[in-house]
Amino acid sequence: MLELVVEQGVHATPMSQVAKEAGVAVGTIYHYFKNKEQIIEEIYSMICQDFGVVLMANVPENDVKKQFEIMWINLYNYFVGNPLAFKFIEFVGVPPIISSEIRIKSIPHFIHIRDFFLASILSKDLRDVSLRLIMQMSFGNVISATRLKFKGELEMNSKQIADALEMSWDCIKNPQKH
Amino acid sequence: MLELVVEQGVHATPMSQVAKEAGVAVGTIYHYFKNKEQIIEEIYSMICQDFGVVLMANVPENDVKKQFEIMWINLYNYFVGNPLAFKFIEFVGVPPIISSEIRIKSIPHFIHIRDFFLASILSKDLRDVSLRLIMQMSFGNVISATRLKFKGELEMNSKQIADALEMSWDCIKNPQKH
Amino acid sequence: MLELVVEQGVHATPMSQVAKEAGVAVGTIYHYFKNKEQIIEEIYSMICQDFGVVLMANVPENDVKKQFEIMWINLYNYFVGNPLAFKFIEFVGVPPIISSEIRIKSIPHFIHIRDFFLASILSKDLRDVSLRLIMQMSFGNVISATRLKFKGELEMNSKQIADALEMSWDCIKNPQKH
Amino acid sequence: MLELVVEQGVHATPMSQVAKEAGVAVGTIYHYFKNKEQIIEEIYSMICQDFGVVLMANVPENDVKKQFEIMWINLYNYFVGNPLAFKFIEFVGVPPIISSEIRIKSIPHFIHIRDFFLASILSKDLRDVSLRLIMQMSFGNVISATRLKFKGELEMNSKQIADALEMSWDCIKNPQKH
DNA sequence: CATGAATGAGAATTCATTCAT
DNA sequence: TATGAATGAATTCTCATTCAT
Repeated sequence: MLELVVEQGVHATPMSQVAKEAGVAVGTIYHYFKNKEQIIEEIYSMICQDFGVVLMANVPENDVKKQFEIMWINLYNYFVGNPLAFKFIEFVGVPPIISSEIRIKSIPHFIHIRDFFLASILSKDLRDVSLRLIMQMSFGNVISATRLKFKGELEMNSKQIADALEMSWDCIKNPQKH
Repeated sequence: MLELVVEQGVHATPMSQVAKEAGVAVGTIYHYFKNKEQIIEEIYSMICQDFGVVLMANVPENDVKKQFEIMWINLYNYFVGNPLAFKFIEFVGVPPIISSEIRIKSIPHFIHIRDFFLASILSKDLRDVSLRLIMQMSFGNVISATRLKFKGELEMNSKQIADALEMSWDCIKNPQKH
Repeated sequence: MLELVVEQGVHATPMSQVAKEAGVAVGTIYHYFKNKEQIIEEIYSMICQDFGVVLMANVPENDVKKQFEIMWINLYNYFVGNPLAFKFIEFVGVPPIISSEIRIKSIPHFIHIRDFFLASILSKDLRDVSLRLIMQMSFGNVISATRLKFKGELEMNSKQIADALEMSWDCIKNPQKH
Repeated sequence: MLELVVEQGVHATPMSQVAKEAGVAVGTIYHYFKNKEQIIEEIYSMICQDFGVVLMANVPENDVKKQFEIMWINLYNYFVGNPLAFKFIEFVGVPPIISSEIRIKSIPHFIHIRDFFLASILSKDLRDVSLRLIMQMSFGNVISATRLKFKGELEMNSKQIADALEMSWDCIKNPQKH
């Protein structure tokens, strides 16, 4: 796959190199993708779809805290196991590279995640604040933890992961209830 | 200033356009900067220096929570007041565009901020977790809040800002003490 | 048929488009034609053959002026009825696209036309000038008339056609005899 | 100069070759021309301007036939002396290569020529037919003569030139008056 | 016979950088 | 010190042609 884009940045990765890495001729790529932009968008969409599936894996029922923890760990593990996906989201999945149009097309993948947060706010398990705020903060916290690991600033052993997870939970939990 | 870079992305901004915008000839730019990379680095360093100064403005003494809140708001306001700086940090201040070498050169600017977090951990006001973790989470939370505002997903009125700030504080505060 | 070539120019028409228009696969085309050049040459030859047949249709005997007029009108009508053929001759049937070799191969088609002009010169009905000169001028005059119509500069009603025809005849007739 | 375009056809002439022939780097060309199309248009405009100037050179007053002869010979000599210009007009100065927009911009160059023909029609020296028809036929006849010379089909000695010129004149002259 | 995926040389164009003025 | 014309390597993308199925 196109780890090149992630390794070097979109603009620094010529199609010729992409082709060589993929073991095909440049022309071949243009049979399957209209242009370079479309390749990037395709990757972006694939990763977003992964998110939707991966996050909800093995999520238990009923216990909101437990659910959140599993989701958090799921995403963290996905990033750690797919560093390219992480870097892609960090470096590429950002305007002006990705058009808002393609961004919107990815929303359906996140529908279950959205539902979880919305229901948990209504059940008073999570803070009574904007849904978007809770989601962005939660996502941002996983990103932060992953970034520390990848930048080599922190080993992210099980203690540190537990710390990060607890911080994230305290960040969004309803302090009145828990 | 080089809002061009922010508006269009580094690679999409030719030096000729930078020169025209600056009202000088391309050649002139090369008297003051070794190459394009250095210009980007210079901007990056300037913004980092701003951080160091801006964050510590009007920070009171003694009350850790109050101190954190002022710093948080300072950074948030800086970003809102300097959207270019925010976007630059988001889009550009990221490997592989910025070398880790130049990143390290910016550390001294953050020394006071680092001191604050370190002291607060030691005084048990903040959680007993890695310094880097606390700093990254805090920074990430301000970024998250700012991102919501700039993407237009949230208005970020005073209630929402207060929410975000409270979440950030609960994220890092020592739950035993507070 | 390959109106594509006429509509867009030879070099601007990829084989893939030719194939799609023809409803076959690219590979199929290469069963019947050696290469792109040969397709162009084949079309050129077809049109030249048309010329030979069309021009001599309904040409009466004995009266040279009448003969010329019918031939002139025949060619003009052919062009008007087959705009693609006209445009092809104008845009494509021109070096360096068509090799002189293929041009020579088309000469036999024009043998009857040649005979008419030659005989008419000898009979003093036409000017005592070079055969080639008379033929080229006559052909050129039909082209000029057709061009005016296609460029929309002239409606080419019957009066205008009659004018053009009379001019062409006065151009080549033997002024001593007529 | 860009004889290359003429020698090989527009599409068959890569910019790299144009640059090498001109003794400059490819990039340099793009300082002076926006793109390849503009170079072609520039040449086209230059040649059209030449036409306007060259044709009217040494044209005497009062005698229409003499005037026409001089203009005819002027154009013929220009083509013979500038084979590239001739070939360019033949191969390139034709849609779909030249846009009608650029064609229209060249009309002013032909204003004096137009005036001559118009006045001569009104004075009954030329046939009472459409101005455009007379102009196109005249132009076409010079083209025909030049084509014969360049294709090597005719030597075009002074006798043959005189023949062609006489034919052209009989083509457009008012038979009632002359 | 028919297909169309694969090829890769080659095209137009861009742009960071240099250097004579 | 300031200029900006000149450079040419590098980039994206096209398309005539081939060949395994």
